[in-house]
Amino acid sequence: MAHRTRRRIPEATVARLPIYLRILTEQFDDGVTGMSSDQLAELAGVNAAKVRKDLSYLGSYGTRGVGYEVEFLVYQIRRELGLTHDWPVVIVGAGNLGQALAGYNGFGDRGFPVGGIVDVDDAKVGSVVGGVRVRHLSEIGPVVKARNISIGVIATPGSAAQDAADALVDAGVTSILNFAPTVINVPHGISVGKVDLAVELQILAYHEQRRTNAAQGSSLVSVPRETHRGASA
Amino acid sequence: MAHRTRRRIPEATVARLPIYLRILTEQFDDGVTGMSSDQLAELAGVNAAKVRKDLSYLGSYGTRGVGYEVEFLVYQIRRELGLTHDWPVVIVGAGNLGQALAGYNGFGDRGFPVGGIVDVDDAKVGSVVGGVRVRHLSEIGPVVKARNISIGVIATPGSAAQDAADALVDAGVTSILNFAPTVINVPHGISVGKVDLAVELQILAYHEQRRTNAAQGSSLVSVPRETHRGASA
DNA sequence: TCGGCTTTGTGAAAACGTGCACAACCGATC
DNA sequence: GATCGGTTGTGCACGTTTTCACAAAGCCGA
Repeated sequence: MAHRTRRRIPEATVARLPIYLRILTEQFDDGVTGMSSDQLAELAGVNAAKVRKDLSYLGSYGTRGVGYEVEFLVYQIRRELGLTHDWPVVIVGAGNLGQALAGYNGFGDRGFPVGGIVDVDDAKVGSVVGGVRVRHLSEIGPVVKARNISIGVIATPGSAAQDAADALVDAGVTSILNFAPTVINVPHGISVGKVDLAVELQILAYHEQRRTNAAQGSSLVSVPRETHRGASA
Repeated sequence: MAHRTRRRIPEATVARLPIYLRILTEQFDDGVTGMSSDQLAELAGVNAAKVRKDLSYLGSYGTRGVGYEVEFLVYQIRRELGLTHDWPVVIVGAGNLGQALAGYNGFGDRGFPVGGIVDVDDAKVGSVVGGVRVRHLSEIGPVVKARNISIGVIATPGSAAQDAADALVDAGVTSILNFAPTVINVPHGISVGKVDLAVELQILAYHEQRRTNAAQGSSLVSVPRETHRGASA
Protein backbone atom coordinates (compact mmCIF):
# COMPACT_ATOMS: atom_id res chain seq x y z
CA MET A 1 0.00 0.00 0.00
CA ALA A 2 3.05 2.17 -0.01
CA HIS A 3 3.95 4.23 -3.08
CA ARG A 4 1.56 3.84 -5.92
CA THR A 5 2.27 6.55 -8.45
CA ARG A 6 6.05 6.38 -8.90
CA ARG A 7 6.93 9.59 -7.17
CA ARG A 8 8.70 12.16 -9.30
CA ILE A 9 11.56 13.54 -7.22
CA PRO A 10 12.72 17.08 -8.05
CA GLU A 11 16.16 17.22 -9.61
CA ALA A 12 17.42 19.50 -6.85
CA THR A 13 16.48 16.88 -4.31
CA VAL A 14 18.08 14.07 -6.29
CA ALA A 15 21.33 16.03 -6.24
CA ARG A 16 21.24 16.22 -2.44
CA LEU A 17 20.22 12.67 -1.61
CA PRO A 18 23.73 11.31 -2.27
CA ILE A 19 25.09 13.78 0.26
CA TYR A 20 22.59 12.77 2.90
CA LEU A 21 23.37 9.16 2.08
CA ARG A 22 27.07 9.64 2.64
CA ILE A 23 26.56 11.45 5.92
CA LEU A 24 24.05 8.91 7.20
CA THR A 25 26.33 6.04 6.24
CA GLU A 26 29.26 7.61 8.06
CA GLN A 27 27.16 8.29 11.10
CA PHE A 28 25.82 4.77 11.13
CA ASP A 29 29.36 3.42 10.98
CA ASP A 30 30.12 5.60 13.98
CA GLY A 31 27.32 3.94 15.89
CA VAL A 32 24.69 6.63 15.49
CA THR A 33 21.28 5.03 15.14
CA GLY A 34 18.93 8.00 15.09
CA MET A 35 19.09 11.54 13.76
CA SER A 36 16.82 14.54 13.54
CA SER A 37 16.44 16.68 10.44
CA ASP A 38 18.25 19.40 12.34
CA GLN A 39 21.31 17.28 12.92
CA LEU A 40 21.41 16.02 9.37
CA ALA A 41 20.93 19.54 8.04
CA GLU A 42 23.82 20.76 10.14
CA LEU A 43 26.14 18.08 8.78
CA ALA A 44 24.99 18.58 5.21
CA GLY A 45 25.24 22.33 5.45
CA VAL A 46 21.64 22.96 4.44
CA ASN A 47 18.36 24.14 5.92
CA ALA A 48 16.47 21.67 8.13
CA ALA A 49 13.17 22.26 6.35
CA LYS A 50 14.87 21.36 3.10
CA VAL A 51 16.08 18.10 4.57
CA ARG A 52 12.59 17.21 5.71
CA LYS A 53 11.03 18.08 2.40
CA ASP A 54 13.69 16.16 0.51
CA LEU A 55 13.19 13.09 2.68
CA SER A 56 9.43 13.38 2.43
CA TYR A 57 9.67 12.55 -1.27
CA LEU A 58 10.90 9.11 -0.26
CA GLY A 59 7.90 8.55 1.94
CA SER A 60 6.98 9.32 5.51
CA TYR A 61 9.87 7.61 7.20
CA GLY A 62 10.46 9.83 10.22
CA THR A 63 8.94 9.68 13.66
CA ARG A 64 7.57 12.92 15.05
CA GLY A 65 9.18 13.97 18.25
CA VAL A 66 12.05 11.56 17.61
CA GLY A 67 13.63 11.88 14.19
CA TYR A 68 14.77 9.35 11.60
CA GLU A 69 16.21 5.91 12.06
CA VAL A 70 19.58 6.11 10.32
CA GLU A 71 19.85 2.55 9.06
CA PHE A 72 16.37 2.56 7.62
CA LEU A 73 16.90 5.90 5.93
CA VAL A 74 20.14 4.69 4.39
CA TYR A 75 18.27 1.75 2.95
CA GLN A 76 15.48 3.92 1.57
CA ILE A 77 17.80 6.42 -0.06
CA ARG A 78 19.88 3.68 -1.60
CA ARG A 79 16.76 2.05 -2.94
CA GLU A 80 15.42 5.28 -4.39
CA LEU A 81 18.73 6.15 -6.04
CA GLY A 82 18.99 2.67 -7.50
CA LEU A 83 22.07 1.80 -5.49
CA THR A 84 20.90 -1.64 -4.45
CA HIS A 85 23.10 -3.14 -7.12
CA ASP A 86 26.35 -2.20 -8.87
CA TRP A 87 26.44 -0.04 -11.97
CA PRO A 88 29.52 -0.94 -13.97
CA VAL A 89 30.84 1.95 -16.06
CA VAL A 90 32.87 2.10 -19.24
CA ILE A 91 35.56 4.76 -19.50
CA VAL A 92 36.35 6.28 -22.89
CA GLY A 93 39.89 7.62 -22.95
CA ALA A 94 42.89 6.00 -21.32
CA GLY A 95 44.99 9.14 -20.99
CA ASN A 96 45.98 10.79 -17.74
CA LEU A 97 42.45 11.35 -16.59
CA GLY A 98 41.13 7.97 -17.72
CA GLN A 99 43.94 6.21 -15.91
CA ALA A 100 43.42 8.28 -12.78
CA LEU A 101 39.72 7.48 -12.78
CA ALA A 102 40.29 3.79 -13.43
CA GLY A 103 42.83 3.62 -10.64
CA TYR A 104 40.68 5.51 -8.21
CA ASN A 105 39.18 3.05 -5.78
CA GLY A 106 36.35 5.26 -4.56
CA PHE A 107 34.87 4.42 -7.92
CA GLY A 108 34.32 0.72 -7.46
CA ASP A 109 33.96 1.08 -3.72
CA ARG A 110 30.83 3.10 -4.20
CA GLY A 111 29.11 0.69 -6.52
CA PHE A 112 30.48 1.83 -9.86
CA PRO A 113 33.16 -0.71 -10.86
CA VAL A 114 35.11 -0.03 -14.02
CA GLY A 115 33.69 -2.54 -16.48
CA GLY A 116 35.82 -1.47 -19.39
CA ILE A 117 38.21 1.13 -20.77
CA VAL A 118 38.56 2.01 -24.42
CA ASP A 119 40.80 4.36 -26.38
CA VAL A 120 41.48 5.13 -30.02
CA ASP A 121 45.24 5.05 -29.55
CA ASP A 122 46.65 1.66 -30.55
CA ALA A 123 49.66 2.32 -28.36
CA LYS A 124 47.40 2.28 -25.32
CA VAL A 125 45.22 -0.65 -26.37
CA GLY A 126 46.26 -3.82 -24.61
CA SER A 127 47.81 -2.15 -21.58
CA VAL A 128 46.18 -2.74 -18.24
CA VAL A 129 44.89 0.18 -16.20
CA GLY A 130 43.32 -0.23 -12.80
CA GLY A 131 43.08 -3.96 -13.39
CA VAL A 132 41.21 -3.61 -16.65
CA ARG A 133 42.66 -4.16 -20.11
CA VAL A 134 42.28 -1.25 -22.50
CA ARG A 135 40.34 -2.15 -25.65
CA HIS A 136 39.98 -0.22 -28.86
CA LEU A 137 37.13 2.25 -29.15
CA SER A 138 35.71 0.23 -32.02
CA GLU A 139 35.10 -2.65 -29.62
CA ILE A 140 33.01 -0.60 -27.26
CA GLY A 141 29.80 -2.29 -28.39
CA PRO A 142 30.78 -5.79 -27.22
CA VAL A 143 32.36 -4.38 -24.06
CA VAL A 144 29.13 -2.64 -23.11
CA LYS A 145 26.95 -5.59 -23.97
CA ALA A 146 29.14 -8.15 -22.26
CA ARG A 147 28.74 -6.48 -18.91
CA ASN A 148 25.38 -4.87 -19.55
CA ILE A 149 26.81 -1.41 -18.96
CA SER A 150 24.52 1.59 -19.05
CA ILE A 151 26.80 4.36 -17.76
CA GLY A 152 29.71 5.78 -19.73
CA VAL A 153 32.43 8.21 -18.66
CA ILE A 154 34.10 10.49 -21.18
CA ALA A 155 37.73 11.15 -20.26
CA THR A 156 39.01 12.24 -23.65
CA PRO A 157 40.35 15.59 -24.82
CA GLY A 158 37.59 18.02 -25.72
CA SER A 159 38.11 17.47 -29.42
CA ALA A 160 37.23 13.79 -29.13
CA ALA A 161 34.33 14.14 -26.72
CA GLN A 162 31.53 14.22 -29.27
CA ASP A 163 32.88 11.13 -31.02
CA ALA A 164 33.10 9.42 -27.67
CA ALA A 165 29.54 10.38 -26.87
CA ASP A 166 28.31 9.10 -30.23
CA ALA A 167 30.15 5.83 -29.72
CA LEU A 168 28.71 5.43 -26.24
CA VAL A 169 25.19 6.05 -27.43
CA ASP A 170 25.63 3.67 -30.35
CA ALA A 171 26.86 1.04 -27.96
CA GLY A 172 23.68 1.38 -25.93
CA VAL A 173 24.81 3.47 -23.01
CA THR A 174 22.01 5.68 -21.67
CA SER A 175 23.83 7.84 -19.10
CA ILE A 176 27.04 9.75 -19.65
CA LEU A 177 29.35 11.58 -17.28
CA ASN A 178 31.41 14.03 -19.31
CA PHE A 179 34.79 15.21 -18.03
CA ALA A 180 35.80 16.81 -21.32
CA PRO A 181 35.57 20.58 -21.59
CA THR A 182 33.02 20.43 -24.37
CA VAL A 183 29.27 20.49 -24.67
CA ILE A 184 28.15 17.17 -26.11
CA ASN A 185 24.98 16.54 -28.07
CA VAL A 186 23.05 13.38 -27.34
CA PRO A 187 19.65 12.07 -28.39
CA HIS A 188 16.67 12.83 -26.25
CA GLY A 189 16.34 10.38 -23.39
CA ILE A 190 20.05 10.11 -22.63
CA SER A 191 21.11 11.59 -19.28
CA VAL A 192 24.27 13.67 -19.20
CA GLY A 193 26.27 14.83 -16.23
CA LYS A 194 29.20 17.19 -16.56
CA VAL A 195 32.34 17.84 -14.54
CA ASP A 196 34.38 20.75 -15.81
CA LEU A 197 37.33 21.88 -13.75
CA ALA A 198 37.91 25.09 -15.70
CA VAL A 199 34.31 26.15 -15.26
CA GLU A 200 34.47 25.58 -11.51
CA LEU A 201 37.66 27.59 -11.20
CA GLN A 202 36.30 30.41 -13.32
CA ILE A 203 33.23 30.63 -11.13
CA LEU A 204 35.52 30.99 -8.13
CA ALA A 205 37.56 33.60 -9.98
CA TYR A 206 34.40 35.60 -10.52
CA HIS A 207 33.69 35.65 -6.81
CA GLU A 208 37.29 36.56 -6.05
CA GLN A 209 37.19 39.38 -8.51
CA ARG A 210 33.93 40.60 -7.09
CA ARG A 211 35.35 40.57 -3.59
CA THR A 212 38.34 42.59 -4.72
CA ASN A 213 36.27 45.15 -6.57
CA ALA A 214 33.85 45.54 -3.70
CA ALA A 215 36.70 45.99 -1.26
CA GLN A 216 38.39 48.75 -3.17
CA GLY A 217 35.07 50.15 -4.32
CA SER A 218 32.80 50.92 -1.41
CA SER A 219 30.50 49.00 0.95
CA LEU A 220 31.05 45.63 2.57
CA VAL A 221 32.22 42.38 1.15
CA SER A 222 30.51 39.08 1.97
CA VAL A 223 29.72 36.42 -0.58
CA PRO A 224 27.06 34.05 0.76
CA ARG A 225 27.54 31.37 -1.91
CA GLU A 226 26.98 27.87 -0.68
CA THR A 227 28.38 24.60 -1.86
CA HIS A 228 28.08 24.02 -5.51
CA ARG A 229 27.90 20.48 -6.59
CA GLY A 230 28.89 17.25 -5.04
CA ALA A 231 31.65 14.93 -6.11
CA SER A 232 34.12 12.52 -4.69
CA ALA A 233 37.81 12.46 -5.19
CA MET B 1 29.27 56.29 -18.13
CA ALA B 2 29.01 52.55 -18.44
CA HIS B 3 28.12 50.42 -15.43
CA ARG B 4 27.54 52.37 -12.29
CA THR B 5 25.99 50.04 -9.76
CA ARG B 6 28.18 46.94 -9.88
CA ARG B 7 25.70 44.58 -11.50
CA ARG B 8 24.87 41.52 -9.51
CA ILE B 9 24.95 38.59 -11.89
CA PRO B 10 22.73 35.60 -11.00
CA GLU B 11 24.67 32.51 -9.98
CA ALA B 12 23.05 30.48 -12.75
CA THR B 13 24.36 32.93 -15.29
CA VAL B 14 27.84 32.97 -13.78
CA ALA B 15 27.91 29.20 -14.18
CA ARG B 16 27.15 29.51 -17.90
CA LEU B 17 29.47 32.36 -18.79
CA PRO B 18 32.57 30.13 -18.77
CA ILE B 19 30.86 27.88 -21.30
CA TYR B 20 30.03 30.76 -23.59
CA LEU B 21 33.56 31.98 -23.15
CA ARG B 22 35.06 28.69 -24.23
CA ILE B 23 32.82 28.43 -27.27
CA LEU B 24 33.44 32.02 -28.31
CA THR B 25 37.18 31.60 -27.91
CA GLU B 26 37.17 28.48 -30.04
CA GLN B 27 35.06 30.15 -32.69
CA PHE B 28 37.31 33.17 -32.72
CA ASP B 29 40.34 30.94 -33.20
CA ASP B 30 38.49 29.41 -36.13
CA GLY B 31 38.14 32.81 -37.70
CA VAL B 32 34.55 33.51 -36.74
CA THR B 33 34.13 37.21 -35.97
CA GLY B 34 30.42 37.55 -35.37
CA MET B 35 27.71 35.39 -33.84
CA SER B 36 24.02 35.60 -33.08
CA SER B 37 22.47 34.46 -29.84
CA ASP B 38 20.90 31.64 -31.83
CA GLN B 39 24.22 30.29 -33.00
CA LEU B 40 25.79 30.57 -29.59
CA ALA B 41 22.77 28.94 -27.99
CA GLU B 42 23.01 26.05 -30.42
CA LEU B 43 26.66 25.44 -29.58
CA ALA B 44 26.10 25.81 -25.86
CA GLY B 45 23.06 23.58 -25.89
CA VAL B 46 20.77 26.15 -24.32
CA ASN B 47 17.85 28.39 -25.21
CA ALA B 48 18.63 31.52 -27.26
CA ALA B 49 16.63 33.77 -24.97
CA LYS B 50 18.71 32.52 -22.08
CA VAL B 51 21.88 33.43 -23.90
CA ARG B 52 20.63 36.93 -24.57
CA LYS B 53 19.51 37.42 -21.01
CA ASP B 54 22.80 36.10 -19.68
CA LEU B 55 24.80 38.39 -21.92
CA SER B 56 22.60 41.34 -21.09
CA TYR B 57 23.94 41.25 -17.54
CA LEU B 58 27.33 42.20 -18.93
CA GLY B 59 25.89 45.21 -20.68
CA SER B 60 24.26 45.89 -23.98
CA TYR B 61 26.99 44.55 -26.21
CA GLY B 62 25.02 43.15 -29.13
CA THR B 63 23.86 44.85 -32.29
CA ARG B 64 20.25 44.34 -33.25
CA GLY B 65 19.82 42.78 -36.61
CA VAL B 66 23.45 41.66 -36.56
CA GLY B 67 24.47 39.79 -33.43
CA TYR B 68 27.54 39.94 -31.21
CA GLU B 69 31.13 40.65 -32.11
CA VAL B 70 32.99 37.58 -30.90
CA GLU B 71 36.28 39.17 -29.92
CA PHE B 72 34.62 41.94 -27.98
CA LEU B 73 32.34 39.51 -26.18
CA VAL B 74 35.29 37.33 -25.23
CA TYR B 75 36.95 40.35 -23.72
CA GLN B 76 33.86 41.37 -21.82
CA ILE B 77 33.21 37.93 -20.38
CA ARG B 78 36.83 37.56 -19.36
CA ARG B 79 36.72 40.93 -17.69
CA GLU B 80 33.52 40.15 -15.85
CA LEU B 81 34.78 36.77 -14.66
CA GLY B 82 38.04 38.32 -13.52
CA LEU B 83 40.12 36.39 -16.02
CA THR B 84 42.23 39.32 -17.13
CA HIS B 85 45.03 38.06 -14.96
CA ASP B 86 46.21 34.69 -13.67
CA TRP B 87 44.91 33.20 -10.46
CA PRO B 88 47.57 30.92 -9.00
CA VAL B 89 46.14 28.10 -6.91
CA VAL B 90 47.52 26.05 -4.06
CA ILE B 91 46.74 22.35 -3.98
CA VAL B 92 46.37 20.58 -0.65
CA GLY B 93 47.10 16.88 -0.99
CA ALA B 94 49.81 15.37 -3.17
CA GLY B 95 48.24 11.95 -3.56
CA ASN B 96 46.89 10.50 -6.78
CA LEU B 97 44.41 13.25 -7.36
CA GLY B 98 46.69 16.08 -6.31
CA GLN B 99 49.39 14.82 -8.64
CA ALA B 100 46.96 14.40 -11.49
CA LEU B 101 45.68 17.93 -11.01
CA ALA B 102 49.16 19.39 -10.74
CA GLY B 103 50.24 17.60 -13.86
CA TYR B 104 47.19 18.58 -15.81
CA ASN B 105 48.13 21.38 -18.17
CA GLY B 106 44.63 22.65 -18.81
CA PHE B 107 45.03 24.07 -15.34
CA GLY B 108 47.77 26.57 -16.00
CA ASP B 109 46.73 26.99 -19.61
CA ARG B 110 43.46 28.50 -18.53
CA GLY B 111 44.91 31.02 -16.17
CA PHE B 112 45.16 28.97 -12.99
CA PRO B 113 48.83 28.01 -12.59
CA VAL B 114 49.74 25.75 -9.70
CA GLY B 115 51.45 28.09 -7.27
CA GLY B 116 52.09 25.49 -4.63
CA ILE B 117 51.36 21.98 -3.40
CA VAL B 118 51.32 20.91 0.21
CA ASP B 119 50.80 17.62 2.01
CA VAL B 120 51.05 16.32 5.55
CA ASP B 121 53.04 13.26 4.55
CA ASP B 122 56.78 13.84 5.06
CA ALA B 123 57.47 11.13 2.50
CA LYS B 124 55.89 13.30 -0.17
CA VAL B 125 57.36 16.61 0.95
CA GLY B 126 60.31 17.57 -1.19
CA SER B 127 59.28 15.64 -4.27
CA VAL B 128 58.43 17.59 -7.38
CA VAL B 129 55.01 17.26 -8.97
CA GLY B 130 54.04 19.09 -12.12
CA GLY B 131 57.13 21.26 -11.80
CA VAL B 132 56.32 22.36 -8.27
CA ARG B 133 58.03 21.17 -5.11
CA VAL B 134 55.74 19.71 -2.49
CA ARG B 135 55.94 21.57 0.82
CA HIS B 136 54.60 20.56 4.20
CA LEU B 137 51.04 21.61 5.07
CA SER B 138 52.42 23.63 7.97
CA GLU B 139 54.17 25.90 5.48
CA ILE B 140 51.01 26.74 3.61
CA GLY B 141 50.92 30.24 5.06
CA PRO B 142 54.20 31.40 3.51
CA VAL B 143 53.38 29.58 0.26
CA VAL B 144 50.08 31.42 -0.06
CA LYS B 145 51.54 34.77 0.87
CA ALA B 146 54.61 34.45 -1.34
CA ARG B 147 52.53 34.17 -4.47
CA ASN B 148 49.50 36.06 -3.22
CA ILE B 149 47.26 33.05 -3.74
CA SER B 150 43.55 33.34 -3.09
CA ILE B 151 42.24 30.04 -4.47
CA GLY B 152 42.85 26.66 -2.85
CA VAL B 153 42.09 23.17 -4.09
CA ILE B 154 41.41 20.34 -1.68
CA ALA B 155 42.62 17.01 -3.05
CA THR B 156 42.86 15.08 0.18
CA PRO B 157 40.91 12.07 1.40
CA GLY B 158 37.56 13.01 2.86
CA SER B 159 38.82 12.57 6.41
CA ALA B 160 41.41 15.31 5.97
CA ALA B 161 39.25 17.74 4.01
CA GLN B 162 38.07 19.83 6.95
CA ASP B 163 41.62 20.23 8.25
CA ALA B 164 42.70 21.24 4.77
CA ALA B 165 39.91 23.79 4.57
CA ASP B 166 40.82 25.22 7.96
CA ALA B 167 44.47 25.48 6.96
CA LEU B 168 43.56 27.18 3.69
CA VAL B 169 41.35 29.72 5.42
CA ASP B 170 44.00 30.38 8.06
CA ALA B 171 46.52 30.97 5.33
CA GLY B 172 44.27 33.61 3.81
CA VAL B 173 42.69 31.76 0.93
CA THR B 174 39.18 33.03 0.18
CA SER B 175 37.94 30.54 -2.45
CA ILE B 176 38.10 26.77 -2.23
CA LEU B 177 37.43 24.04 -4.74
CA ASN B 178 36.76 20.84 -2.86
CA PHE B 179 37.34 17.47 -4.52
CA ALA B 180 37.01 15.51 -1.30
CA PRO B 181 33.75 13.66 -0.70
CA THR B 182 32.93 15.68 2.39
CA VAL B 183 30.96 18.77 3.22
CA ILE B 184 33.38 21.36 4.56
CA ASN B 185 32.53 24.19 6.91
CA VAL B 186 34.06 27.57 6.22
CA PRO B 187 33.54 31.04 7.67
CA HIS B 188 31.03 33.32 6.04
CA GLY B 189 32.48 35.11 3.07
CA ILE B 190 34.56 32.21 1.76
CA SER B 191 33.40 30.79 -1.58
CA VAL B 192 33.30 27.04 -1.96
CA GLY B 193 32.95 24.98 -5.13
CA LYS B 194 32.55 21.24 -5.02
CA VAL B 195 33.35 18.41 -7.40
CA ASP B 196 32.12 15.07 -6.21
CA LEU B 197 32.43 12.12 -8.55
CA ALA B 198 30.30 9.78 -6.47
CA VAL B 199 27.46 12.26 -6.31
CA GLU B 200 27.45 12.73 -10.06
CA LEU B 201 27.41 8.99 -10.66
CA GLN B 202 24.66 8.45 -8.14
CA ILE B 203 22.52 11.05 -9.86
CA LEU B 204 22.99 9.17 -13.11
CA ALA B 205 22.17 5.92 -11.36
CA TYR B 206 18.90 7.41 -10.20
CA HIS B 207 17.94 8.25 -13.76
CA GLU B 208 18.97 4.82 -14.96
CA GLN B 209 16.94 3.19 -12.28
CA ARG B 210 13.98 5.34 -13.11
CA ARG B 211 14.26 4.46 -16.76
CA THR B 212 14.30 0.77 -15.92
CA ASN B 213 11.33 0.98 -13.60
CA ALA B 214 9.31 3.02 -16.06
CA ALA B 215 10.09 0.57 -18.83
CA GLN B 216 8.92 -2.48 -16.96
CA GLY B 217 6.17 -0.50 -15.29
CA SER B 218 3.97 1.21 -17.82
CA SER B 219 4.08 4.32 -20.03
CA LEU B 220 7.00 5.80 -21.92
CA VAL B 221 10.51 6.53 -20.88
CA SER B 222 12.23 9.83 -21.66
CA VAL B 223 14.39 11.75 -19.26
CA PRO B 224 14.81 15.37 -20.34
CA ARG B 225 17.67 16.17 -17.96
CA GLU B 226 20.16 18.62 -19.38
CA THR B 227 23.81 19.12 -18.67
CA HIS B 228 24.65 19.41 -15.07
CA ARG B 229 27.64 21.41 -14.22
CA GLY B 230 30.69 22.41 -16.15
CA ALA B 231 34.23 21.23 -15.69
CA SER B 232 37.29 20.50 -17.68
CA ALA B 233 39.28 17.35 -17.74
C1' DT C 1 -4.75 9.17 30.89
C1' DC C 2 -3.16 13.58 30.46
C1' DG C 3 0.04 17.37 29.50
C1' DG C 4 4.31 19.04 28.01
C1' DC C 5 8.15 18.70 25.03
C1' DT C 6 9.94 17.59 20.73
C1' DT C 7 10.14 16.87 15.85
C1' DT C 8 7.97 15.63 11.56
C1' DG C 9 5.35 16.59 7.32
C1' DT C 10 3.41 20.03 4.52
C1' DG C 11 0.58 24.19 2.94
C1' DA C 12 1.58 28.58 1.45
C1' DA C 13 4.57 32.43 0.42
C1' DA C 14 8.71 34.09 -1.39
C1' DA C 15 12.67 33.82 -4.29
C1' DC C 16 14.74 32.29 -8.24
C1' DG C 17 15.28 30.66 -12.95
C1' DT C 18 13.42 29.83 -17.62
C1' DG C 19 11.20 30.68 -21.95
C1' DC C 20 7.90 33.16 -24.82
C1' DA C 21 6.83 36.89 -27.42
C1' DC C 22 7.38 41.27 -29.09
C1' DA C 23 8.78 46.14 -29.37
C1' DA C 24 12.91 48.52 -30.34
C1' DC C 25 16.48 48.89 -33.20
C1' DC C 26 20.22 48.12 -36.86
C1' DG C 27 21.96 47.67 -41.44
C1' DA C 28 21.10 47.19 -46.09
C1' DT C 29 18.80 48.09 -50.24
C1' DC C 30 16.30 50.86 -53.20
C1' DG D 1 14.96 58.68 -46.45
C1' DA D 2 11.72 55.01 -46.27
C1' DT D 3 11.01 50.14 -46.17
C1' DC D 4 12.28 45.50 -44.90
C1' DG D 5 14.44 41.47 -42.94
C1' DG D 6 16.86 40.16 -39.00
C1' DT D 7 18.37 40.19 -34.13
C1' DT D 8 18.70 42.13 -29.64
C1' DG D 9 16.97 43.33 -25.07
C1' DT D 10 13.34 42.63 -21.86
C1' DG D 11 8.45 42.47 -19.72
C1' DC D 12 5.73 38.91 -18.33
C1' DA D 13 4.03 34.44 -17.19
C1' DC D 14 5.23 30.10 -15.77
C1' DG D 15 7.59 26.42 -13.38
C1' DT D 16 10.86 25.09 -9.87
C1' DT D 17 13.18 25.57 -5.51
C1' DT D 18 13.63 27.44 -1.04
C1' DT D 19 11.98 28.95 3.26
C1' DC D 20 8.66 29.84 6.79
C1' DA D 21 5.50 28.55 10.05
C1' DC D 22 2.45 25.54 12.19
C1' DA D 23 -0.77 21.67 12.89
C1' DA D 24 -0.32 16.81 13.59
C1' DA D 25 1.76 13.34 15.99
C1' DG D 26 4.93 10.53 18.99
C1' DC D 27 7.20 9.92 23.50
C1' DC D 28 7.68 10.30 28.37
C1' DG D 29 6.78 11.21 33.00
C1' DA D 30 3.36 12.19 36.45
